Parts: sequence; C-alpha cells; structure tokens
Amino acid sequence: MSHFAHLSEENYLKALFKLSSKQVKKVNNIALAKELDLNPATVLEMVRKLSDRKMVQLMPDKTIHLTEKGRKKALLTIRKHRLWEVFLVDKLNYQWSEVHELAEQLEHIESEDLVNRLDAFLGFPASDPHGDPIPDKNGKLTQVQLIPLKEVELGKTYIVQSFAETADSFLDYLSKVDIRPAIKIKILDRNEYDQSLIVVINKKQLHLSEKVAKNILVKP
Amino acid sequence: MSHFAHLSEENYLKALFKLSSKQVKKVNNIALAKELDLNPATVLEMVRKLSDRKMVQLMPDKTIHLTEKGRKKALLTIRKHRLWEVFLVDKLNYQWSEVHELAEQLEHIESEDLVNRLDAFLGFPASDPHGDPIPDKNGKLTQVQLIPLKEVELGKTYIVQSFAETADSFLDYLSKVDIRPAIKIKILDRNEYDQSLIVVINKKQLHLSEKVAKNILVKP
DNA sequence: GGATTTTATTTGGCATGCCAAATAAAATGT
DNA sequence: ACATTTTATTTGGCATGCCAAATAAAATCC
Repeated sequence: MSHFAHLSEENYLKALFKLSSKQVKKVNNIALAKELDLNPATVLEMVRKLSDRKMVQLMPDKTIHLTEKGRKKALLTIRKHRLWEVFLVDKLNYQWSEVHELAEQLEHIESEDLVNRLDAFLGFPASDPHGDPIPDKNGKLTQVQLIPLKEVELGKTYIVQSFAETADSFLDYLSKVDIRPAIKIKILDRNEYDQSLIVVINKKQLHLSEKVAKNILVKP
Repeated sequence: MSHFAHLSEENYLKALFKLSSKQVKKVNNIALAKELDLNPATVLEMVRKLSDRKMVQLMPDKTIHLTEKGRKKALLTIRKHRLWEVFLVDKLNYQWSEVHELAEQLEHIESEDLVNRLDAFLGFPASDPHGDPIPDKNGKLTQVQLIPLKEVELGKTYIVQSFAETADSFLDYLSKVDIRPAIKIKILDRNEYDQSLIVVINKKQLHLSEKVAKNILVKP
C-alpha cells in the first residue's frame, strides 16, 4: 500500500510535541519510549530515520528536538486529530470521552484538502471536545494559559479547559462526575494533608484527589 | 501499530468480490494480480494467508472463491467505502469523480459502530454517488434489478452489468464486439421477426441476435 | 507429439516497524 | 573511587507486504 506509508511518523512527532510542551523533563530516547509504550531500541531506530528526514534534531546531550518541519507536521496531525474528534462528537453523537481511539485512526488520513473542508463543515471550531485548541491550517496554535486544578486559589471559580492525562479510566471517571471542558468549577476547600480538593460542579459538591486535580487544567 | 493490521486483506477481498460479480472469466491468481496491479507471487502468498484465515477457498482448478466469511467482510468494506463517498460528496462538497482515492483510505477505519453512525448521519442512503447500492450493516446487498437485454425498451440507454452465460464462445464474442460490464449500450431498434436488436456501443452500431440479447444483463 | 507460450510457484531480497537480549556508556550512590 | 543502576546502543529476529528472477507445470500452437 502506498497509503499509510510512514504511518508511525505522525505518532512519534505528536508524542515529541506533547513531551516538549510539558517540558517537565528532558525529551530523550527513554522518555519517548515511555510515552509511546515502545521498546527503546525501536524508538532509537525510528528517531534516526526522523533525523534523516529532517523532522528532528539529535542534540549532543542525547535529547531529541523537533525541527520546524517536524513541529509543523506534528501540529497538522494534531489539527487533524482534533477536527475529527469534533466531527465524531458534533455530528455522530459520540461522547467526548470515547472519541480518542477513533481519532487516532482518522488522523492518519492523508489529505490537506479533506481536513480543511472538514474544518469548514464543522464551522471552524476553536477547540476540540476536550477543550484543546485546534491549530490552524498553517499549523499555528493559539495557546491559552492553563492552570492545573491542583494550583488554583480557594474560593474562586474556574472554567475547565482540558486534561493532562488521556487514559480511558481517567476520562471515564470525569464523565461519571460530569467534569468536561467548558464546565464551571468552584474551589471550596483544600485538605492540606493529602492535597485533595472540595469543589462544586453543577451545584453538587465533589471531592477530588490530588492525582485527579493535577490532571485537570482550568483557566480563570 | 495495531491499527491497520492486515490492511491489504480488505483490498484483496474487495477485488475478489468485484471479479466474482463480473464473472467474465474464472477468478484465478493472474486475474487477481491484474485487478490489484500486483506481482503474481505477492498475490499467491496473500491468497494463501486469506485461505488460512478462512476468507477464501482455493479450488482444485486454481480458482479462488470467497467463503461466506470473506464475502461478508468484502461487503462490509464496500459498505464503508460507499458511505464515506456519500459523506465526501454530500457533506464536504466533493465531486463524485474525485472521492474514490479518499474513500480508499477511509474504508480502512476499523469501527462497525462508526460506520453505522455515519450511515444514520447521512440519512441511510441507498446508493453511493456513482449509483452503486450500499450494503446494509449485515453485509446484505440489495441488488439492482437486472434486465436481460432482450426485454429492454427501444430508444433507451442501459449499462451492462453481467452475463447469464459463461461459455467461452459467448465470452469471446462479447470481447470481440467490446461488450463488457459497465459499458453503455443504447437500444436503437428491434426486429420483430427474429427478435434481434440494433444497438450502439462506443458510437458503433451493432446487430445482436435474440440468443445473445437474452444472455446480456443490464440495468437502467 | 514436440515446441512455445502462458500460468503457477519457489526463491531470495527489500522496506517498514516492531521486540528481546546483550553490551557499552553514563550517571548515581556510598 | 568503585559499585550499581540507569540510559544508550547494537545485534539478531519477527511479521506484514511487496518485488524480480528462476523454475516448474499446464495449456496452446503447429
């Protein structure tokens, strides 16, 4: 098949972009292997190919940096992913918590034109069903200042924007307690011992663990 | 990638279904290789895998037959292909002539549920933009009413679909006068005495005997 | 019937992506 | 500084799908 050639390239670039955005630790072979759940040998091999293709640059300290070309490809893939997610939720009535896997497949469809038409068909949405912004057709991303719920101030109200975790179990949990992008969340109290939070969502009081609070991103 | 495993299987099954529908000549290795534009060695290899997977049956005379399982998979792939074509034309404003390649990609998206939702979203269309019927979710294809050429109306144009006779002499004759599936045929006149027909194919006038006309199946 | 052409099959090879296990290099602990 | 752990890399191997070229078998021609 000529379609779907270099199928994994987009996944590597997306993962690299995600890691570089988090900038928590340096992005090396191991970190990337962990993110993609692949063998380090596999990742090293592929990273060298990506280097040959001028998608990444291997630094002397072994960290992996996206080139401008790689970054753009990553962002266009993220654009495709998020637009397909909007399609699945808005048009096919999927729940926002169940579209990720399908979008993983759909994002690999090769056609700039198709994704631009899809964008228009969906009414040029600014963000996907998880609240993450959709890059424009040139790969430009308008970032919003996101705050982990863990670090918010007591007594204030925030708007849920997106999440720092994609595990199904996490998304299912959010869905169950009705936490989703664009919903308002008021911070009542913080338990200093275990860093858990008491919040109010839809007029219902809710207790969120530190682990959950760390992965919910809000804006003021 | 776990997605898109056995990616080519669906293409082989589709091609086999297409060839078996035409039933012009026996479906063997060479015919399939020609249809898929692949090396016969490649096709033989894959056909054996499909046989292991119980998708096809290899007959003693070397012809390749779809099993019930293979036929169903082929029809469900055709269903996906045609529904995506409807989507591209109806929703994204593509011309019907430019959607085939995109649908070739989209048809490989793995999700029964997705395609059924797409079907509903499109309003359960009966046929694709090319006029070909869309199989239902069980893989059942409502065949277009086939009419023996003998019984058509004068003055109208029909599309050749298949043949009710498999004798080599008959097929050789068809080949000689350029009658093949999908070709347009216009009915000019009928000789009431011997029930023979005067038709136009490729702008050339042709005289067909009753015996021949009985065995050519067309659709409006 | 023997020669030629066509069809069928085998063989060896290639590219993409993946892994496990072995080894080498670097970082970290004591 | 030495030992241990972590990280990086190499090696050999596997599965999917593809090809060209060689060979074997079958069909067709004369």
